[in-house]
Amino acid sequence: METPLSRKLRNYVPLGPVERDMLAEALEPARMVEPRADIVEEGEDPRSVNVIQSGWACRYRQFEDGRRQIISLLLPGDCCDPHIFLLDRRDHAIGALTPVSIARIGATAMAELMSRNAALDLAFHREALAASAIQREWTVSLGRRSGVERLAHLFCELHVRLSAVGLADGTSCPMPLTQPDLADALGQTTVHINRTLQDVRAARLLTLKSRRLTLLDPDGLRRLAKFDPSYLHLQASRVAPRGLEAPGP
Amino acid sequence: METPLSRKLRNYVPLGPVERDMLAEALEPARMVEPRADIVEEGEDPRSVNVIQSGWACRYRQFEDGRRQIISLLLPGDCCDPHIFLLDRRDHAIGALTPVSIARIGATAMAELMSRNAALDLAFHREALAASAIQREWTVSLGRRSGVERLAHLFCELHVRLSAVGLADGTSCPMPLTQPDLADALGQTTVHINRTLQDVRAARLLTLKSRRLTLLDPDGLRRLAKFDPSYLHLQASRVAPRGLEAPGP
DNA sequence: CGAGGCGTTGAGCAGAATCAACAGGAGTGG
DNA sequence: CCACTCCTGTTGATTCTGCTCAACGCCTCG
Repeated sequence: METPLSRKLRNYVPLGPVERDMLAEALEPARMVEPRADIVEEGEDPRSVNVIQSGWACRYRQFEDGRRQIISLLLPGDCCDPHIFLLDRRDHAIGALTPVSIARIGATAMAELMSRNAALDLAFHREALAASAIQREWTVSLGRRSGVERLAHLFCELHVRLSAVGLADGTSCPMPLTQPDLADALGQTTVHINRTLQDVRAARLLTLKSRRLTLLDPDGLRRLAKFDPSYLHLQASRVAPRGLEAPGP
Repeated sequence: METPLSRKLRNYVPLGPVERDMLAEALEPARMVEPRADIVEEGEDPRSVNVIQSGWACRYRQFEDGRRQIISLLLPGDCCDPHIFLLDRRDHAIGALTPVSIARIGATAMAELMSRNAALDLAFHREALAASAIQREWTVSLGRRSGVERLAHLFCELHVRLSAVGLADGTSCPMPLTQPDLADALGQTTVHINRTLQDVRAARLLTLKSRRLTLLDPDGLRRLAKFDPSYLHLQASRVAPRGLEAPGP
């Protein structure tokens, strides 16, 4: 059975029906989480893995004074390891941004998957590498990219990541993030995000309405963002670094 | 034999002389790297690991227009995996900030270490978890901490990390970073770093001279930075969250 | 002795925050 | 069904944090 997870892992390693079935069997039935609710609960086995089947979530950190920073965005096919609880205190939380459907791979099932199938083992390792590459890229964005560049870069990243799980077509994808969400992800205020959005819209680079993002000028947007998809380690971006995705059927 | 690496890993898992010796044997003889030179070379086996024996290095990303962002700082005992080369293009480089002594653990030695000794396996896994926790914390700093807070937080982090490898005493530690380095790590300009430094000095929180940092008011600094050492997952910070380090002998 | 990197200072500017207000839409309860 | 509330998106005015440009002293090192 094809799930967002297997779909994504196939970008790192070719997976046959055998591997896909092993994955599907390991996944426990999904549960739903409401927007704004936290996903990972204290006391979970830290070696198990939560996989997003649908919906968007985020790792975030909230200060007492109200400031919030979104540390990373979790899309369908992404894993949120509850490693957070490996030791004493959790340093961040994972929350749903939209209604989210979560499936779990238990600790033992996960261990068996990795030990019994080399391809899956490799795929999960590359997945983890890609996740840290994304985190590093966020560091670069927050540190050295300007407001417009940051916004443009995030949209480029999300479009490619969604493409990798079949949730985007050539130039558009869902964009459930509100402006407050974008602000907390990009380290700015909603007011400023709003104005930056108006700028990129005025530059005819993209449209964003009814929770859908359309790239009007993908190359222009990438140039502006200094976006180089190779850090995502996806097959698609290696095969065709220019025209990112083949047009949908 | 005790190395910065074994010293650090002991913070995650108790290691006996057996494990320490296994580690020491796996380490190939060290090589020196000059400041400003890059450490990891193209073509290295991505599964091997470079361990810093002495000196400071950093992951960084440089744009064509000159902007540089330091993505993370690597201290003695830290591992810099050349995973960077797992796929096509490298997304960042690793460079020496001071003279650096590097030892390598070959790919096969590393694999044997992990498979033959459960404690070491666990220790390396926790090390990796701690590294990503640090990366997340940098995301939070760059996104939502003000100039002073960022600077204060970085100093707190570095002091604790250096303590974990025995390179700091109760209130002071080496600080080879120049103001341009600090600027590139914290996403600001050297001019502004300079002024922020003057502020924290004026507030009698710390002194910084001849490449040495002294925390005059550690608690005040931590409060200012909203620094909670638990994310570093170090034993010391769990045992004594208040008075971070026991005074040296 | 010259060169280059580092640290420091000043003046002026700009990107982003803050404060405030309001319109539109979705959901809720009377 | 309507009034109400809350959240999102938008705009304006003002403030401030941090950047740019520029200059200079200092130190190290060749």
